Amino acid sequence: MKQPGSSTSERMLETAGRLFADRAFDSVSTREIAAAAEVNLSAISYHFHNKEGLYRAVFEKIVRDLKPVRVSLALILENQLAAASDDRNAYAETVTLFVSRLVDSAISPVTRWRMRLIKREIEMPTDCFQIIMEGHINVIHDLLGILISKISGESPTTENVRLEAMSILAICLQYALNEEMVKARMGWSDIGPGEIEGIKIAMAEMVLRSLNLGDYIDRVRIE
Amino acid sequence: MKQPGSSTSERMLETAGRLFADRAFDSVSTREIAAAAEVNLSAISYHFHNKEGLYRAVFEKIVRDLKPVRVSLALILENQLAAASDDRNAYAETVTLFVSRLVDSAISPVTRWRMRLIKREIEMPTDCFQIIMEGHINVIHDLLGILISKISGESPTTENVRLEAMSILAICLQYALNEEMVKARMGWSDIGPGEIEGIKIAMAEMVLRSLNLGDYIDRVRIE
DNA sequence: AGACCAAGTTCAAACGATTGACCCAGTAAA
DNA sequence: TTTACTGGGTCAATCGTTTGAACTTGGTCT
Repeated sequence: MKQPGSSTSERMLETAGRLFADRAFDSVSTREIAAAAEVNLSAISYHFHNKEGLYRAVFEKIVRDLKPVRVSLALILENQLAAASDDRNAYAETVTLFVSRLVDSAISPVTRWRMRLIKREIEMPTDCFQIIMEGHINVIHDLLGILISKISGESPTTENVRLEAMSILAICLQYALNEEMVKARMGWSDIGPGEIEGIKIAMAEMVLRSLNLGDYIDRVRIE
Repeated sequence: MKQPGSSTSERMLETAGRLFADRAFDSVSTREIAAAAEVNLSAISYHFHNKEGLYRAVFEKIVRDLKPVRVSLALILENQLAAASDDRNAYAETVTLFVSRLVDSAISPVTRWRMRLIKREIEMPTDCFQIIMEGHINVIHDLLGILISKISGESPTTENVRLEAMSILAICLQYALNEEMVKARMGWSDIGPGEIEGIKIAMAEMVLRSLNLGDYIDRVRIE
């Protein structure tokens, strides 16, 4: 049934996004999108010119939708920089919070299909790769790079810092993106709130140790 | 031109595998596969019954092809267990070797397209998910779990050990699987031998620190 | 040795179904 | 009148699969 508050194009973007997240571009037909969005087939060419145009519009909307995630992560850093400047215990808290927020942002039901779509674009890039890279990924990577450079003392442009940032992101986001494998390996039937809590703690500890902040693990709580 | 030594079905499996690794199942047409493998279109239904049958056969072959990887990683562990049993310096060496071999196994030109195909099946599972899970992934995850449990003292069946094993694999394999993003973030035009060397060192150090073996980093060389 | 045959394999051609795109007349609200 | 659609239809292109004939091969019979 149609969502009453949403316009036709918004409904199309949402529905098409979910379908594209589940299956590949070519596997989703325009007729299926139109039917699922309860929209006429012609609406695609009317609003987005093309199937490709619709696909691109989905990504542009994703970048807009994920702005709260970018802002939220930026604020964590900002607060840290404003507070105790070189306290390693404070760094540990910042890292813990950052990791917790990252896991949440990937695994939350609101953002999950968007993250899967982004992941697909990273693995099999199309024209939309640049959109998502410039609009979202670079921002988050840079933020994490700044945090790491503060802790390690290296410049954020260092090759090492960039590699570590990518690695931390990889382990924080893997649970949302490799859902079926995680469930198979962990023997979980679903990744619910309880499992997410466990993931957060394990990841925060692992990241802290990898940043030489392992001594501060017990002093930090995940709220 | 046709490879002289390879049979029709072997050529089809190799060619189809590469095509499926590049693009989604539905995006690769049977005609394209046949043309690329220099094989008649009907050869697909003759040898594999179906397009799906060909896809499945590709995965069964991948599991067979990757046996050397599994054996190689198992040998590293076996040698460790045979040698000094509780020497943390030896553990650090084992971990370093294990990580180095993991990175190699993912990024080597021989295995790269196979890894990408596996990754796709993990993200968007089909009937072949089980094949690759039981035939390859479970083996490697279990091996890494054993190594971690030796080092940490926890049981290999612990939730924590399994989560750490998944994370270590995620960061070791990300470079091969997110090639375009890595190049974009690192400013590399290609991931060559020099870059791989840097990745190996950074990853080994990171994994060592995350396993509380950070003190042994400088004593370990990557050969 | 030469004729023969059946199984295994490859071939060109065609099948029905589905695809994305396009078109245009009609409608309802602003 | 303009904007935002709906509904129905057509189009060429491409899809996975099937068909039946042709070719290749190895063994058997005369």
